[in-house]
Amino acid sequence: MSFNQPKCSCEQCQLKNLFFSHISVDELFDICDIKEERTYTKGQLIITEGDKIEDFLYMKEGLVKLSKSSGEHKDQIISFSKPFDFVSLLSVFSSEVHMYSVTALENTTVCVLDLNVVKNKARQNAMFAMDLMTQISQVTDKIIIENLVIRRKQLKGRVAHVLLYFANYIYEKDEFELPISRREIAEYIGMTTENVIRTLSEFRKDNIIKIFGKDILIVDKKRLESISEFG
Amino acid sequence: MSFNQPKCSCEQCQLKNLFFSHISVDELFDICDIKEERTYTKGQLIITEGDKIEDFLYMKEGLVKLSKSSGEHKDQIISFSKPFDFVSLLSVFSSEVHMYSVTALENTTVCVLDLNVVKNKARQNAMFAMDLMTQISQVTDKIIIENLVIRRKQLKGRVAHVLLYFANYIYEKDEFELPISRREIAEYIGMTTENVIRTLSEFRKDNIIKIFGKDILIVDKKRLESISEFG
DNA sequence: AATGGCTTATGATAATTATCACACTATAAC
DNA sequence: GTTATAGTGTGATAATTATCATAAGCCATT
Repeated sequence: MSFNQPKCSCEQCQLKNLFFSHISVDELFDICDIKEERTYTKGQLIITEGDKIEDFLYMKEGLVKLSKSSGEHKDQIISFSKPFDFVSLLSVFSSEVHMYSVTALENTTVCVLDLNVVKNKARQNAMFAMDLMTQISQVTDKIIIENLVIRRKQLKGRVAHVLLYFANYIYEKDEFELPISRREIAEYIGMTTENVIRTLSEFRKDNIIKIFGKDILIVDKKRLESISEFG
Repeated sequence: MSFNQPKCSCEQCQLKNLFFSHISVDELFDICDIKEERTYTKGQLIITEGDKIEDFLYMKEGLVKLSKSSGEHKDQIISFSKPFDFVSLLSVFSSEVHMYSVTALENTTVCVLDLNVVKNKARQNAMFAMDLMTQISQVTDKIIIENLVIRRKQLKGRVAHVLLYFANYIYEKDEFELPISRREIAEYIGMTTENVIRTLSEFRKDNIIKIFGKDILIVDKKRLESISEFG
């Protein structure tokens, strides 16, 4: 309709400030031209562990899990990510090959750039490199700390922690649809699926949560917080 | 004796290639002038969790542990580091304050630079920033993966893993003096001190290792590797 | 040489968690 | 609609790990 149709929407993109605050407008248009947008539906693999790293990608929309295979049908989930705390940063500058898989847990949109283009920009533009570095550090710090927190709890505390994590951090609501199976909760907290299910049932029996399949309603948050912290 | 005495030894330093391969000789001399060398004896705190981050430091010599406090007299050990896989990188670009403590496990020498000087260099010199980024990524990747490996083993496997870690990675010998107490092993693998001691005793009774206080001799490495992997 | 504190050590017991077995439900594929 | 297949759920039991108690050894300080 308009003759002033912008070439692309990158300039308005909220993610711009994450990586591209020190990239000139002209360069941003270049990026706009070469960037590719991809969408994935719930369950689809976005990045496959072991594949060569050729792209640099960041999430615009959605929710993903980051996981590592440890033998046939045995995965360990490392972290969950929503837009703004991105993950394809991991290994991008330290390995030729993806160390982890990334899977969509909800319909997810990512923007994809050729990694070499990004690396070249970083080599020429130190402020851009610094921004990347800050992002990488934040993401990995968060992963390391979250892991430490989980490891010092036992079963019930870990399950409570996960519920609070989704309620407070991912959905910012006390009623939400769990984006993962009981088994994936188990893979995240390092316990067995049966014990995760049992613990959830126990919380339900104690009127701490209500469960309708994957829908969770946190009824007694104080109690859940107390379990997460002490028991 | 010689009139050509170099201003300092940074140019010959093996660590130069880690961070400073894209720093000019002149700049390196500048760094030489402002850098401070500090030595710590076994047990001394090098970095205290919670302190403001003002220095950038890298290890020339020694062995350290990286740990985080989780309540009175309760620490969790995150990783061990020797020269070349350095740790003060963590949080340096993502936080105002140290997230972790660093403690010398053996007599340790570090070189200290003002963090602002390093950040300014990184802002001006993109290749230097890239080198830093690569280092950070490698260090954090290693921590994340090592944690995953430990978490999927149980007690005996974890203890075996730690022994092999020191033998293969830190000392490159099957006979070595443990640089840490049983309690610290426990803090690293997330088990109790008593169970670590018991497991070591068991390995001794099964003729897998010999123990003389802190001195460990791995007698049956195949067996230890098998325990680390399967049991 | 004696004292106190910390580490190492071992045993008994309790608590936690995994494993196995089985059933039911939902969902996708035919 | 039927049939696999995966996910959810529960119970019984076994295995693993923590806790508590106690003691000996070591080291630093007095």
